[in-house]
This record gives sequence, structure tokens and C-alpha cells, in this order.
Amino acid sequence: MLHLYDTAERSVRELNLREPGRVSIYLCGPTVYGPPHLGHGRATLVYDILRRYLEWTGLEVRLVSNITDIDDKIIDRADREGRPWEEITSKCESVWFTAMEGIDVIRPTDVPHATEWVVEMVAMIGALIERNAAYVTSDGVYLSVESVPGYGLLAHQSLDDMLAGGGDREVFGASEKRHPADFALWKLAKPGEPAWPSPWGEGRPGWHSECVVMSLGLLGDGFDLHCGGQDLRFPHHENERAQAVALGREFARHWMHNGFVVDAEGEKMSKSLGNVSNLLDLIETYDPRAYRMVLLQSHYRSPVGISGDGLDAAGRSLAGLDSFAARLADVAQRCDADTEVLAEFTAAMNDDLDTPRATALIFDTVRQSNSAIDAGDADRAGALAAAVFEMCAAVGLRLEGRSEIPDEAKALAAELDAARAAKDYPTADRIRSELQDAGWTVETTRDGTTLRR
RNA sequence: GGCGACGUGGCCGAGUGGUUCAGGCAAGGGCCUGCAAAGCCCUGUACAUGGGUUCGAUUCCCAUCGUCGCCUCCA
Repeated sequence: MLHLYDTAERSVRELNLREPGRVSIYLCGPTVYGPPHLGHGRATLVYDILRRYLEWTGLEVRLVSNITDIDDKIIDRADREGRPWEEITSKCESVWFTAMEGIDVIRPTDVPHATEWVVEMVAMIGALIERNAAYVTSDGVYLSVESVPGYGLLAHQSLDDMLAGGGDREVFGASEKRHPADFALWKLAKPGEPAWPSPWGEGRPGWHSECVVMSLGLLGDGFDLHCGGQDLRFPHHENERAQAVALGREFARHWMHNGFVVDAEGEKMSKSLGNVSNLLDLIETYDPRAYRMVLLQSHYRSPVGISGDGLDAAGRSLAGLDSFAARLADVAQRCDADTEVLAEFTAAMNDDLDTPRATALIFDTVRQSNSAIDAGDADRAGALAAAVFEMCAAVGLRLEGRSEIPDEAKALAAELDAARAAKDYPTADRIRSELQDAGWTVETTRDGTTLRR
């Protein structure tokens, strides 16, 4: 069974499922007010790899990932551009899913929107007030973090320690807060702002409430795994947990956080630094699978540097896998995957999603399979190749093997073979360059010419 | 100031107390090929610095230097 690092316990431990055979996962999704960047791409790819792997092992995965479609940032942008906020959120959401499709991330099983869950949030906030865990001020409702046992579990810091530091930052927010770390559950609307009714006045929910209501609402108490980027660990996830604890409900049983994407200088990419790269640009410029490959070759908890050179290198390694797929697809089809290889793969993946080890295994197996086919051992080559295809599928690497070849190109390939058979090499070379110019990868072998895109 | 991560061969990026190796990309040599491509084989004596523990450290401990993250915008 899968072992994963648990941020709450600070150690790798088994992912204990609430229900055998089924995994319930909540992943904090995007706030839709701008284009998805590389950081979003990493998070979604990491959890897409996790999801595919879990499904590959035979588990039924329910992956809930929300869309935050009401937020101060959205309102700000709507104001700035003089557009309805709903226009921004719907546009950004559609761009989001276009990008996700581009990097081949499977759509979550559930995609709840914050605005669809406001009634539930209002009810939850009411319950928090009743339990004396929240209080009303002149601008909204706040959660009292001091009422929450174990606040700081994910921050790895006690409330006192958090306050002791703070660097140069302004720690205090709204003046009516009872404690600087208290956070808004409900924000009363200013004139012209989007608003929903509540017992405390028209307003909108705070950011940390939606995920509690939606995760518990869709997945139920004590769901298996809560995921997101490192930057959500605190305060977002801490505050989600705080609300659930204050309500007396069992929240996520396991917490998983992926590392950041850093730029060439080693700095985290972030919106505020302005060094983000648009995910859509990446997909246009590079093999869309290259990003997944780069991530597979590093560990999900480590920071990963994304550069053009790195993506190109990954693209070239993918080209090798593609030509392998083209070469071995047929023979693999007749074989069962080598069980030893798959066992090794599973062991690596179960060890806190050790994709670097798993990826190394894929490349090793490719080499062995190539050697076997060169040595004429088709059974061995096929079993190894079948294992390669299984492993690639399990992590979402789509290999491009045989492609559709138009008759015209087929005819040229036949001419090429004929020319070679006749030892008319000038003609053969001419046809080959012609095909290459047309975008084909041409492999001429003793057995004839194969073409790939 | 508090908490945390990290410094590995040309580049990216794993990992480990001690003989043989992560893996990818790039480079050099070879086999194969009409020539290529693809594939296969071989090659690099890497682990920030200074101490310490140890029979032995890149791996453990301490210090130093450097980089980065979180401490209510953020995947």
C-alpha cells in the first residue's frame, strides 16, 4: 500500500483508507482570476500522477478539486477592468481546463464552485458562532484561533511563536480582531460588491471556508487525503482544519504538499514576484508531455527548476520512448507485462511516490527490452515492453508510437526501400530528406522504412 | 526574530556509512548501417567549506559560507 509523507505528522506513513478499495482526495484548486502558471501546473500534475497511479493499482479514486470563483482578487480585477466578475471567473475557468487538457491532467471527479456552496458556508459559520469559536465584528465574522486546540499543526509553529516573529510584516489586520491570527469567515459587502444573504448581513465567504464545507460535504468526515502546494500549508490548510476542529468534525486524515517551482535563479515563482510563466505558453513551445517528464524525474516534495533546457532535454528523452513505443508496440501486445519489473515499479511508487526511481526503472527497462529484441528474444522484449507501457500509463505518460501515415508518405517510403534495394543511394537519400522535410522521423532498417511524426 | 528545506560530475536530478551502477540530457569512443536515424556497448574517478565521530563519510554530528521557502496574496 502507498506510503506518503504526512505534513501533519512530519513523516512518511501508510495512507490508511477510510474505506477499503476507495480513496477520497481533496485538492485545493485555483482561484480563477488569471491564467494558470507553472506552479499550478506542477500541483495538478503531481496529483494527476498520484490519481492515475492509485487507479492503476485498482483503487476507486474520488478526487474533489474546487474552483474558487469568489475572492477579493476577482473583485479587484472586475473593478479594474470594469467587467462583471462572473465574466472573469467563467473565462478563467475555461482557460484553466484548456491548460489542464493540454498537459493531459484528468478532470477531477468533482469540481465544486465556491459560489454554489454559500448556503452551506453560512450554516457552518453560524454553527461556529454557536460554539463560541467565531465572533461578529463590524466588518464580518472571524474565527477565533485561540479556541482551536492544536492550532499550528501544519504551520509547525505555535501561535506564540508565529507572533514572536513576523519579520517586517504587518501582523495585525482588522483592528477588531481578538487575535492577530484570527481570520475572516464572512466579509460584509461594500456597496457594489457581489453579495449573498446571511444572518450577519449581505456579504461573501472568506477564502478558507469553502474548502471545509465542500470537502466534508462531498467526501464526508475523515476523508483520506488533503493535498495542495506547500504555500497552502499555512495559512489556508491550517485554517481549514481549524474550522473543522472547532466544529468537532474529523477532517483530513493525511496531508500532502508538493514543492514549489523555482526559476533559473532558484527563486519561487509567484504572482507577486512577477516571475511566473504561463502554462499555456509552455504547452505551445514544448512537447506538452515534457513538463510531466521533468516532474517525474524529481521528487514531488523537492523544489524543481523549470528551464527551457530542462524541458528540451525531457522532450528528447520522450522522443526516445516514442521510438521505442513504435518499435515494440506490436510485439508487446502479445505479451503479459513482466511481473518483476512491475513489482519494482510499485515498490518505488509506494515509497512516497518515488517517481525518480520509477522513471529510472522505465528507462532501464526500455534498454533491456531493446537489447532483447536486438538479440532476437521477442518474448522477453515483449514482456519488458508491455511493462514499460503499463508504467507509463500509470504515471500518465502518453507515448506516441505508430502514427497514421497517409498513402502519399507510404508510397514515398516504398520508393525509398526500392531505391535502397537497388543500391540507388542518391535517390534514397533524396526521398529520405523529402520525408524529413515533411516532418517525418524516418528510420530505415534492414526490415524496411518506418515513419513517425 | 521563529520554523523549515537545500547545496551532488558539463547541465538537470536521485541516493547511500565502506566493493559495481541512479536515471535523463549533452560529450567522446566503438558496434550496427550504403550513409544516416533508431538501438546496443564503453568512457566521466561528483558529492559547498572547516572540524569532529568512525577502522572508514558524499552519507552521522558541530560550525562556517551560500541559496531558498513559510510566518495571514499565492499551486
